[in-house]
Amino acid sequence: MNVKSETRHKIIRTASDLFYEKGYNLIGINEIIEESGIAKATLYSHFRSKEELLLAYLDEKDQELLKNIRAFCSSKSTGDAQLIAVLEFLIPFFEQEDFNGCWCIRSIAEVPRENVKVRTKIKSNKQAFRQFVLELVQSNKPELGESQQQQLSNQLYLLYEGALMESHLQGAAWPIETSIGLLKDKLQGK
Amino acid sequence: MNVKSETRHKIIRTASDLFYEKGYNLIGINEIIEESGIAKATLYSHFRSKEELLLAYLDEKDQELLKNIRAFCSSKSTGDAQLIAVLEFLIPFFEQEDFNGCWCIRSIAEVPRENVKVRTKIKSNKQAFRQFVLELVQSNKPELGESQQQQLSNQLYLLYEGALMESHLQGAAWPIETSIGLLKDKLQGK
Amino acid sequence: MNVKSETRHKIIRTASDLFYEKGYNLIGINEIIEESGIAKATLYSHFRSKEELLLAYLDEKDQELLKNIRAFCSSKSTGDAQLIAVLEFLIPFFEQEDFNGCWCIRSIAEVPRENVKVRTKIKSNKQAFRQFVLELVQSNKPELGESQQQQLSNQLYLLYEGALMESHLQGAAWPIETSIGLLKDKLQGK
Amino acid sequence: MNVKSETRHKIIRTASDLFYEKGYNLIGINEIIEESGIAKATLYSHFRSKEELLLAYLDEKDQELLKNIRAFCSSKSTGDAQLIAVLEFLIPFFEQEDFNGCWCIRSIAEVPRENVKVRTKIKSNKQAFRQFVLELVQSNKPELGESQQQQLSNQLYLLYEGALMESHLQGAAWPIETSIGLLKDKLQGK
DNA sequence: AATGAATGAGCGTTCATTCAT
DNA sequence: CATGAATGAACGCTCATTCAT
Repeated sequence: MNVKSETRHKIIRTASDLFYEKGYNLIGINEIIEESGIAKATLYSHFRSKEELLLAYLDEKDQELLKNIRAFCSSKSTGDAQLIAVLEFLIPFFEQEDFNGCWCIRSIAEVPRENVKVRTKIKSNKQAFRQFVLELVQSNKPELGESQQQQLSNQLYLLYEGALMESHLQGAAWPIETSIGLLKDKLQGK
Repeated sequence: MNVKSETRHKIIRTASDLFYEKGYNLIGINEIIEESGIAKATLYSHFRSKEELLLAYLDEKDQELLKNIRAFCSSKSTGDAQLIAVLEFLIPFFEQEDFNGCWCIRSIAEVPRENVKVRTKIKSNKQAFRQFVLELVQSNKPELGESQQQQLSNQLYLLYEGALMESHLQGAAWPIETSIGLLKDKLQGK
Repeated sequence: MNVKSETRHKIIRTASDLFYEKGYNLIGINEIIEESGIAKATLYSHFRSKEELLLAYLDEKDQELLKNIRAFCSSKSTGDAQLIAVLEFLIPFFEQEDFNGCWCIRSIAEVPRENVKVRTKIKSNKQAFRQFVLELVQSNKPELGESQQQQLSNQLYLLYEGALMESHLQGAAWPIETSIGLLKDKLQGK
Repeated sequence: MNVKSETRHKIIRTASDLFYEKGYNLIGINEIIEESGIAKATLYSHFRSKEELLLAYLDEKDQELLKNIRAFCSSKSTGDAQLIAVLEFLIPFFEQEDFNGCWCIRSIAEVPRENVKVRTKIKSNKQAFRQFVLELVQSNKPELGESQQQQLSNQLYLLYEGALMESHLQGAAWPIETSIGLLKDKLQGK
């Protein structure tokens, strides 16, 4: 990795941590450069604007998440266990010291409606996640019809999102457990 | 209602509309006073700070919501229908022209973690809503034990929150339908 | 004059002096507020942008100029003397300690071509000056036909502008004398 | 021409075009290197500072102008025609697509008074032009005394400068025609 | 009770220039 | 001889809040 990429990535990492911890609008460029130990103009030679940093942050976070949840689910035995794993994944996720909810949900509350770039980015991130869930359903529920797979996938996605958000809001793990309970009922009941 | 209260409420209404539409940090005091047609110092004679306005906005919104959803559920026949109504309520809610998701979720992303006042307010709002759901379950599912009532109530609350957030994020009603589907399965399956 | 207008005018005066002495792009907002002894936000409550200050400066300068040159020419006996006075006016003007050429010419070099507002302002200022010269010619040369008045007016304007600019560029009064000489030849030769 | 000079001249050409079109302060070093296709440090190995580029630009422009106007005037028959040619030269000059007035006048508005180097350069450019005009007068008006030659030369210079500036400011050719008219009157009237 | 002019701290961004390679 | 990543200082501008009236 060359010098430029290293600096660039250091900036993204710093910005990610700060944005995720404090929120996009509450973190100024000055805090980012101070934490990164770089000059302001250096930051702006790597990113055209603060908004571009936000996009990079959303990318970084989502790629890491997808990688981790894929690994987590793969480690479970195939079948219902892999579907339940999607929600179980949230338990260690929630327990991380720096857990602060969903970056997409939090970011979308911080940018104006007109900001198409950011909102498109967030939607495509969520779309990628839904695609992952759908494929997981297809792999583990091959016996279901396409429409039923789609429906189950949507339900699983919804339970994931609700559990993620509420565990953050309540500062407690019970929403994750509740989601898991609902899913298990669903899977066994049919 | 005296003059003071009238002015005060006009400010709250204006601020509520603007905060909900654009977001707390993206609306400045100037926009609020301009829209309200009052002087800056008048605003500060009614509210000590912008934060106090935020608290009033969260209060206003939640009181209205609780009133509406209570009325909506009461209009349904007792039993499962009233529980399902909690989620069905979201359909006209989502279809409102100015629908912009959950004010609590959006606001919590905009204030720093240290802001105890706002975060406490939001939690107590959500707590009140959970209490409403719990009481609705208790009324309509008297045959269940307390623990089962609590559990069902949590599930219903979770489905409500997930559907609300996701219908906003996706800009579509399907998450509401999916939630309703999940609930119906649950109610019938047992 | 109320408080607001006083502050406003103090800002314009300060900005005018600084812009005229150093140039628009070389003077920062910070220098203007420091010299004015006001806060930055105060300036921005009176002027939306630095560009608006530039427009006010161009206005201020031109109004003063027109007032002064009108008074100067009126003080001369009617006839050729009033026309020659247009150029003679430049002598004390040039000798002013803070003389720094034509603010319009200098400003137009400092704003991008796309800046329609400023360029329109400058053109309309110059147009007003040409109108003044034309009316002076009409008053003092009523025997000439309209077309000849127009032509003479253009020539006088051109000599004025050339003398003003070159006396500044050369740092000497000879261009003014040369212009006066040319005009006198012209007036006597016919 | 060796490699170094080639690069150097490419930079000057690019900078000249950009400075003349947009203005010295409105063009950044980055635009120059991007347009030139060279690296930033390469530019700084050829020119100590942006100011040195400005000096080279003023040089380049003036040398080209003197060469062109000399050729233009030489092409006319000797006598008054060559003097009038000085002003007639402005017509095709004005009509050039990239015409943007006098680089000296525009540049002097962009550098601080203290900048002796640039101001000296501009004055010496203008002095060289005045010398050219004087020699043209001496060649074509040998019958005049030295003082009268000097005076006529100054008048011609003034008309040239006024016409150049005003044709730019007004975006019209009439100031050139007016100048020519004044000059012809002058030459014929005596 | 209500005003609106004034504030200080901070914002995101750009600049000409330098230095290690 | 040429590079491009990095810099510190300054830019124009906005914010929530206060104070004299």
